[in-house]
Amino acid sequence: MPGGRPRAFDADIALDRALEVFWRQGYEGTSLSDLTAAMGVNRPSLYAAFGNKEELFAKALDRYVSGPGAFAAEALTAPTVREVVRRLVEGAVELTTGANGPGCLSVNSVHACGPDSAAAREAAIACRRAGEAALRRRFEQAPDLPPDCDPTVLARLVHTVTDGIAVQAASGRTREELRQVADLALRTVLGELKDIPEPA
Amino acid sequence: MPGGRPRAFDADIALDRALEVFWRQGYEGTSLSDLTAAMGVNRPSLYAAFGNKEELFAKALDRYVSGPGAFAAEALTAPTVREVVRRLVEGAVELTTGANGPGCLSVNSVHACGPDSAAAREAAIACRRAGEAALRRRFEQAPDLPPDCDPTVLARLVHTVTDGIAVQAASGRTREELRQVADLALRTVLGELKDIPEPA
DNA sequence: CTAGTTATGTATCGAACGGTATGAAACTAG
DNA sequence: CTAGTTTCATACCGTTCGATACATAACTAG
Repeated sequence: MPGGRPRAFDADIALDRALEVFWRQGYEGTSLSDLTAAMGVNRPSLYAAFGNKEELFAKALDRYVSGPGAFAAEALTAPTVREVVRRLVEGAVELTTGANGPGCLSVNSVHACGPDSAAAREAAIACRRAGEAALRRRFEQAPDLPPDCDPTVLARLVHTVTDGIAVQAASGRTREELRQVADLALRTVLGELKDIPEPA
Repeated sequence: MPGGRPRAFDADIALDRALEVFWRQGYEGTSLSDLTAAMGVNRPSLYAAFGNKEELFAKALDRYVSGPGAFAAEALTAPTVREVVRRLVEGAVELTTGANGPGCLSVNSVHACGPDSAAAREAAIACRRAGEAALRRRFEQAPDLPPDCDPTVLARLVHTVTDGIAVQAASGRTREELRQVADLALRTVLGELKDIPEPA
């Protein structure tokens, strides 16, 4: 009995287009007309496939985390704390100065603080907290941390630096400029760790 | 021949109210109705006194820099590089976790990246570049920098850390949590400077 | 007093907002 | 073929957006 008229668009591709628009223009700065134009999907089809603007944003954010932002989860598998941090900071530079950018979708969306953007902002905050918690757990079980270094605070500091890189990228800093910043950050932030040998 | 009906509101107080709203809700998230309600000013009076929404924002941003953000300029007068950085980072924590916040108006506004927010975003970027340039000049004429430390890159790194603090505050981190982050940042970022004595 | 000037309050402008009703089109099952 | 189901395309919903026209009120200069 089922069947029905087939879709005239690929939902995954359309979601990627929506992600690009949200990334470039922010949640509040993106209208449904912007989305339908970029996705090549009519308005009722968009609502049927993705719910509403809030739900579409949440799905785009998921895709962001598992796509362009996947380096962050992968960085946690590095063997040493130093390497984890290096991959995160350098990955943040590459991500936020890439072709889609500039900036980071989740950092952007934290600043969608208007009255109609609460859901989007909280989705971004939740996604950020999850990432930071994963980093903290990675540090907690690391044998190569100095005993006086609180893994929770270190995770927050690393996250703070990558957040700052995203802001700098959104402000127009180039990839080369931010690579210099990342290098200096790694030399200094990791200064306290540099004499800790890699674990067995 | 002049004269005319006197104002029923204080323009400076109204501008402070506008600043509060922009700070809390962002440029894109703030409507003229929000502004007139908070400022206690009718719409035509607002336009007569402040131009339009973009110009009002620019004036609010100026007031932000010379008011709540004045600590940043004052920090540059500290006698040592270490103290300059310490005041900037700790000041960023206090500013972005204050009663008006959370967050930083200029960092927020960089992420107003919709099509109708170009003027506001560029005003924020210009204000950020000016601040960073002042910090760079402060470092360039500092005798207490290691010779291998580029003052331009150090200024960008410090700015990156304060930006990150603002993002963290906007994400809900408390003042106490961010003070811990600031402490760790100062111990690590300034680790390379710690053996440099204060200048004569 | 009157003339001139500026601000105020109301009521609205056209455009764009997020979201939908409606009916035709395109498919599958029988 | 027909019946049932799903999507598509158009046109539209009420609301809100930033920005103004207009008439009145409150002041100063003469």
